[in-house]
Amino acid sequence: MTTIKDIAKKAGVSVTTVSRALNGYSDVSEITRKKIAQVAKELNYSPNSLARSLVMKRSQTIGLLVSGFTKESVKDNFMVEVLAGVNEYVSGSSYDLILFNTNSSKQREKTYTQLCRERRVDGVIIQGIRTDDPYLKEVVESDIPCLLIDIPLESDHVSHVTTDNVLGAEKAVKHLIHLGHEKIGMINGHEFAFVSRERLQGYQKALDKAGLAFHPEYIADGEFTEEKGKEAAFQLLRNHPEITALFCASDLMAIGAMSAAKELNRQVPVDLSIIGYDDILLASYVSPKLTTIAQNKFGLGYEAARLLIGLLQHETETHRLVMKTELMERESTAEVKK
Amino acid sequence: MTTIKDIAKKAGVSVTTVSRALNGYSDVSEITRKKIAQVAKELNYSPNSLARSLVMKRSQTIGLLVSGFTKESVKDNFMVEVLAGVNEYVSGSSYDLILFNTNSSKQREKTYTQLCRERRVDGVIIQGIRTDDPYLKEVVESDIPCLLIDIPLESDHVSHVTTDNVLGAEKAVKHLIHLGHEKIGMINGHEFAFVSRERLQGYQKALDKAGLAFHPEYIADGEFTEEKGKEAAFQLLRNHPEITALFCASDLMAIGAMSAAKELNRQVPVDLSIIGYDDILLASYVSPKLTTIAQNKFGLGYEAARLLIGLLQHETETHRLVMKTELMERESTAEVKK
DNA sequence: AAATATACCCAAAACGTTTCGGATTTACTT
DNA sequence: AAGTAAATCCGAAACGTTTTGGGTATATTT
Repeated sequence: MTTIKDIAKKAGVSVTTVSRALNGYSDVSEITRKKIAQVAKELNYSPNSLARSLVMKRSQTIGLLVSGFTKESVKDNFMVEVLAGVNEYVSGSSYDLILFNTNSSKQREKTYTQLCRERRVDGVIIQGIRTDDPYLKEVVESDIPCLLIDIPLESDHVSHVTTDNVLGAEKAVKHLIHLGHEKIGMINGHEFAFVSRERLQGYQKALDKAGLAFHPEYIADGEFTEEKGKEAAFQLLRNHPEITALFCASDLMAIGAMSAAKELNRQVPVDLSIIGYDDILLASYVSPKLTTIAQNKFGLGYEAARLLIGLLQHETETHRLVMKTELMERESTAEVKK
Repeated sequence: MTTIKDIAKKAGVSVTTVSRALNGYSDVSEITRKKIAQVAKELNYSPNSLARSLVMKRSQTIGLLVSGFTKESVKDNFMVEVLAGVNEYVSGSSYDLILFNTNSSKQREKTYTQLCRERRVDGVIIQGIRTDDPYLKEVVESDIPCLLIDIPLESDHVSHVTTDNVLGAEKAVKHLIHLGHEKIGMINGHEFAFVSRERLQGYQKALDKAGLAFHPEYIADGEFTEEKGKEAAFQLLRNHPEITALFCASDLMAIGAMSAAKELNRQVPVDLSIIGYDDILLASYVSPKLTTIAQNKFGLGYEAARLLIGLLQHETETHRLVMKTELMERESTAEVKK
């Protein structure tokens, strides 16, 4: 593997000059620059980024921490789309992406900070972390520039991008109310997700504004999974048959709720309206097609990468970005039966 | 950021000893080892992998080259599942994954080998590359250990994992023949995909064995996309209305074909049988549910990582792995109408 | 003609590790 | 008591870059 020294020797100059020539500094004459470039090509040189990073103290890599990127998570393409967005922006930059796998076994033996500091990543993007994850505390305490997706923390070195979950949930519930629904259940994620808290707020807000009573017993947690969402729907619909509409905090849970409804012989949307959240791919393919609150998942990732890299290069100062949501009216919601 | 030197100073030993102590060498006494470990913890030390890699000439990273990981590719979760498999195995190893983005613009300015050599990856996994991609030639010519997914090349430093595409396609077509179909069209990918060539062979083989004539005009390319698959189906069904069944080389194209059929008022499966390939998530969600040849995409990625890492660590010598496929009989195929 | 500016170049230190080839002490053999 | 073995330790070189703080000509100004 050829080095800068080999080039220096063959071109008859010092390594300093080679380095400066290849990096486009001005204090090297045009003819030696040409010469060096030619020799470099002849020897099929490629720089050793490790050596460079070592001395420059910047690795030009950003770490990507996705928790739970497993066989099962493929169904929920939320994470995948975010990843695609991150990838898209990063690929246009001078950075590369390093994927950190934080399966639970590894987590115990290596902390978040260790992971990042060993690899000397310049910054890190974190997605899908729970608020009770030990890593989260570390983030705030460490000094590694960090961008959180869907966790609204902010400090000198931590920023975030998210969507307006309160408003999004409000839109969803408002839609149901417009259709005449008054007994509206909610299937939420879990208490350790910021988005769950916010979507709950939106739900309450919409009820409030419409002058409808808030029934805590109309709410059940579905852990963001299809299975648990189905169970939650079962529970809600059996204990409170008067419910005519369900607002689910994720599409996957909404799809679970749809199967529950089917098994309970409640036809969607005539006997029961269901609205989801996320607008995952499956939402347009299940039958009936799922009405949902769409978030720009790709954009979320894209903007996350953009924000972080902007900060790393001191080109920007923003630490926070909130994106819009959009109601996608499909076939799983309808006017309440009189 | 604390270094090995800081530890040495504080513990009153040489850097050599610190290094050897932390790496578990035997020629350091138990008491100094304890001492060093304690000091390391006090100073919150984490090793600099860049420095280590530089001297050891191994970076403990493997590169992942996925071409076309974009907004659109999310629908086709083939790649995503493979990625999940790779990720799963790698996360259990001591390696980390670095994602190389080869969008076309970057490709021109940086070659495949440069990408890998700059980052000094120990090996690389390549997925979704076309046979006419300039990168592919580079792989063979370079000396970087490389694992190809679905491209059956083999040499000193290149290995591959794939599925038995000939047999898989044969199974699909045989299934159609068993249902009584004789005029069977095929929507293939494109000529620059090994899998397309192999699936075509399987198609011909099945026809041969059944004593059915091979009609080249019953074949059209759909580029592996839903759009082009739909177009190909249109063309085939309009020009050859006698066709009663379609074998598609990917589920996405099969889904495209289903919409074409709908628009042409040919009801699946009674008027037209359609069988896909891959068994992507959507296959079970479209209506009617798609009969298809399932491949273990997650396993493909998992085994790819395993094979490569095994080779890197000289624990294995295998350069080739072929996985099985399975016929998933669903609702898009039926007996031919008499 | 002297002083100054400009253009071009370089030696050496630094980044944080690992490892080679001993060196020193202590314990064990003969 | 001398020699050998084992147990611990260490100095210095190496990995391949970038950068600092100059140096030496040549050209330009005064």
